[in-house]
This record gives sequence, structure tokens and C-alpha cells, in this order.
Amino acid sequence: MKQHRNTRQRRLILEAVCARSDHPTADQIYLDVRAVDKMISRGTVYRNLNILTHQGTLSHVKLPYTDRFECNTRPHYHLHCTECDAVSDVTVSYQSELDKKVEDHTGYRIERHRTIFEGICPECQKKKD
Amino acid sequence: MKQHRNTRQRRLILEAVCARSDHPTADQIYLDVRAVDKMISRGTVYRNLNILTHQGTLSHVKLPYTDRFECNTRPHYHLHCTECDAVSDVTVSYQSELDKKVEDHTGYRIERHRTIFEGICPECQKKKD
DNA sequence: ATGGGTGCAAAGTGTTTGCAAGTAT
DNA sequence: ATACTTGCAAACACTTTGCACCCAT
Repeated sequence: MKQHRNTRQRRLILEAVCARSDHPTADQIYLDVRAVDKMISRGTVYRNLNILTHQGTLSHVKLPYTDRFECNTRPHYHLHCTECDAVSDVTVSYQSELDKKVEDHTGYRIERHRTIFEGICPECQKKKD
Repeated sequence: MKQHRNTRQRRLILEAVCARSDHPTADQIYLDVRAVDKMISRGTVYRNLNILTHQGTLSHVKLPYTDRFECNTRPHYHLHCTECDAVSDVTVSYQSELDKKVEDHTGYRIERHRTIFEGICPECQKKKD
């Protein structure tokens, strides 16, 4: 296994993700870090987000087109506004018994499940009237 | 609203999706249709998959990198092998009460939720030994 | 006839990667 | 000293789009 180093860039990227609670995209993180370090490159941001996610330091929400990242690594569900693309955590608790159930039914070794609620946030509902 | 026509290409694309149960990607569908119609283009396949999905004639599974399509339009959950990328339907039944619950908690108007189980299929488990 | 649809190729997105130079350990 | 990282730019994979011609209605 590779030995990962504690580089300034990696630190800045991690801080940038944890500084927000809106599940930013890689590009938003790139822009945030760039405000501090003019030289950072997109490649570095993508590489480090992948490393940090693999390590389990960050987690990511798989959305169509772009993944979103967050500091909260406990298993939980997400809420996605299909109008404005806002993403937030949801209080409904993770149902680990479902993983067991599917494992027994299918013979898969289940690692986890991901649940994303799709809907329209209060602000966007207002705008549509 | 646009008036959609019943073109030969659209018919072939729909048939191609329904002929498989493995949740093919747009490109797999393109290849299948091409076996019948040498002239079909990728653009037409993408355009029609979007139209058919919007109409509710097909549904799609949102996976990172590529969407997958299927004929089954009833709400249901999916199973994704993270080794070989196989996708299948899962028997666990759709929990519509969760949508209600999240709606009450958050003020969102919830349309649906999507759940994808991630794990390793029996075949890939064998290969890893 | 008329407006949606098609094939084609080019343009878009978001992400990864090869390379030479730089740096944490 | 070693080998992981970086910035850069090019390459990638998937999808959308502008256009001129075509065809279902």
C-alpha cells in the first residue's frame, strides 16, 4: 500500500471540504482552495479528493454528472433538489438491516447502500408559483 | 408540449432496451441497434433514450460515469457489483413511507428516492479467492 | 406541408493521466 | 535518498448540439 504524505495542498483541500456543509463539487473545492493558493491545479484537487475518499477521510455523494463531497463519513442518506441541485443530509437513519436482507436474498457481499431523495426544496417551490 | 413521432429508430431503441434485463448503457444499446440498423447514430440513441425516459416509457439508473436503462418503470431498488459493474433489480420493496417522512421533516416536495446497494456479486467473489 | 427526427461531426463536461520538476519523509 | 506529489497540458469517456436533409403525421 502507498504511503500518503501530508502535503500543504492535501491539507487545504480537506479544510475546504470541511468548511462547507453544502456538499460541494470538485470544481467548487478547486475554486475555494484557489482563493488561498493561486497555484493549485484541478488535477491535484481531483487526485486528492479521490485519495481522501478512498482513505475514508471524506465521503462522496454520487450524483449524475458530478460527484459531491463532504466531511461526514458516517453512513447516511441525502436529499437532492432537482431544480437548484442543492444537496443536504437527511435525518432518516441508515437501515443496515436492509443490507443483511439483500445479502441473504442475492448472494452478493453487500458493502452498503446509497439512498438519495429527489424533490423540490422550499425555496424552489416558492419560485415556481 | 412536443408531439413525439413513432419513428423506426425510436422503436428499435425501445425494443433493444426491453430485450435485455441487465440494465444496458446507452452505448450498449447503440451497439445492439446497430446490429439491425447499420446507419443509426449515437446522437439518435442518446436523444431517444432521453425522450423515452422523460415520457416514462423507460427508466434509468443513475450510476457514476454512465446511466443505465431499463424497461421496468415501477419504483424499485438496484444492486450494483462494484467489481464487474453488473446491475440488477432487487426484491426489497419500495418504501414510500420514507418519502412522506422526509417531506414532513424538510419541507421538500419529495418526488421519489433512489436506493442502490453496492457490493460484490457471487461470481466476482469467487474470482477474488 | 410542416415541424419533429435523423446522421454527422464538432463541441461540451467532468475527470484522469504522462511527464519532468519539486518535496515530505 | 527515495518515492510520493505537484502543475501543466493533453487525453479521455460520455453526452449534447448545430446543421442540412428527411419523413411521420
